[in-house]
Amino acid sequence: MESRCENCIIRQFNSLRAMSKDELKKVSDSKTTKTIKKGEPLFEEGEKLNGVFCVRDGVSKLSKLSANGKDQIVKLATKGEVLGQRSVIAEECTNLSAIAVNDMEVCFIPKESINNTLQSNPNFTLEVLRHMAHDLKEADDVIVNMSQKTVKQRIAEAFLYLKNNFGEDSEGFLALTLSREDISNVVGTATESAIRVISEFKKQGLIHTSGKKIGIKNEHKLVELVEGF
Amino acid sequence: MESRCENCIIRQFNSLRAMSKDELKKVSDSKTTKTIKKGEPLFEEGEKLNGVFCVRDGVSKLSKLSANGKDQIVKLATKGEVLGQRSVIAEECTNLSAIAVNDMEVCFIPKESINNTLQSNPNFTLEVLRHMAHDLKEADDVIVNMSQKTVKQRIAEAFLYLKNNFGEDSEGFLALTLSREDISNVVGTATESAIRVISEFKKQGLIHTSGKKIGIKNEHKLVELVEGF
DNA sequence: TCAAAAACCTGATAATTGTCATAGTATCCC
DNA sequence: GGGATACTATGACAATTATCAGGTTTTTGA
Repeated sequence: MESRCENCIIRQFNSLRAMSKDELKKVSDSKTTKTIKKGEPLFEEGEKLNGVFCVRDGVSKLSKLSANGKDQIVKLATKGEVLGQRSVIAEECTNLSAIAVNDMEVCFIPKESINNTLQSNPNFTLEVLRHMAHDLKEADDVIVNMSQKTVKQRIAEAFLYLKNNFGEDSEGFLALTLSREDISNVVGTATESAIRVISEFKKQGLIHTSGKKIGIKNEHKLVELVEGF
Repeated sequence: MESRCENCIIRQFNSLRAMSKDELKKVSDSKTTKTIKKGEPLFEEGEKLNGVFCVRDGVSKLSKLSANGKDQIVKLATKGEVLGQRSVIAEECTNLSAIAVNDMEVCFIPKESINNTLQSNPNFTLEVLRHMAHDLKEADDVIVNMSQKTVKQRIAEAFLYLKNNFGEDSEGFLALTLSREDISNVVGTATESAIRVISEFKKQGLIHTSGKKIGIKNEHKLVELVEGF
């Protein structure tokens, strides 16, 4: 599974594409590939990172523990995304934990390679900056959703998000299967509340389920619900 | 009130400090100074910005209109902060409106000066990146607070935030006075709910008020409340 | 200055959401 | 295979928060 960054297709999706050949070579020489099993952490809140993780396969949830003991999932990161950039750039401990939602394959890139390139290649820095600008915009949207939408609306939105970003399997179920608890941690509600809403959606024919798998049956109605009828 | 960026102290607080003298000269030549009255917008959601705003005096609320017709205030920007960076960098329309909370004085810097420097001065780009990394971290914290804390906790936190970031006046009131509606838009709740909580805090001796002015009486208790006792 | 408008406040009530308890179901691991 | 463990599900109830309706006070502007 080991391979060279220069040839890695994943790179197309993230800021690393702005690196020069020489820079990529250095990154490739210093990187290590890791396999993370479902449920295991890439890193945990408060840790000091000495590099970033480039996701080659699988999905990671980025979450933060709140005072009441519940995790809030802030983002789901998939193939092509780079994790830990923020702490490396700001030279701070991470404010988030990254835990594998399913089995993952990631490349660990030591911060030195990143920092050197940040200081010497303005194109790369600008590319990272653009990505972060995008993330910040998304974060703002999440803030608004969290505070202004009902649990029902947030769950409906979460399902649409999962469909748009991770797609569906051959049987029409959402390709990324989250536990009910993870779903409740994404939308910021009690697990029981999330389960209740899911049951209700099922009764209303908006979704269908099979075990923990969830399939969208009436996307239009879900969209309407999110918009507020 | 017109002055040269090279001599502007405000600059010390934002990314502009990473600019070279030549770059600053160009910025200074192209900038215009504007006065914005309380309640007037610097820019509105969906607008295309052709520059950024450097706040010299006053405070602006950055907000987003949600589907239910209520504004959510995402951030309060004060002296030294640069607004509109994100849209200029990502070359997108703004996702937020910026409205003056009190009378403001701002410098408008056309995007060309910014973009040129971004492409040629890695130090500047890196500085902007660091700022944005910081903003993103704060946004994550807000997400967690919004979804996991009660209205009481969020209001208590808002008061502490106002004290720490804007200070108090000579009589012990918070220096930045927000309307009850603005407070409710910061914490994401109904105005009546916010008012009720404020009345309760007053009864409990946590704060005192005079008109719309609010003063913190028992900071310790407020902190405890935020932490969850 | 005075009337209109806006902002503030409170009560009553309804809707939403959380908590606790309990039971069924799936999953894991030896 | 079977028992322990985790996850899903639902009911009953309590707490939180929103909404509506009405007042009062403050601010604004002609």
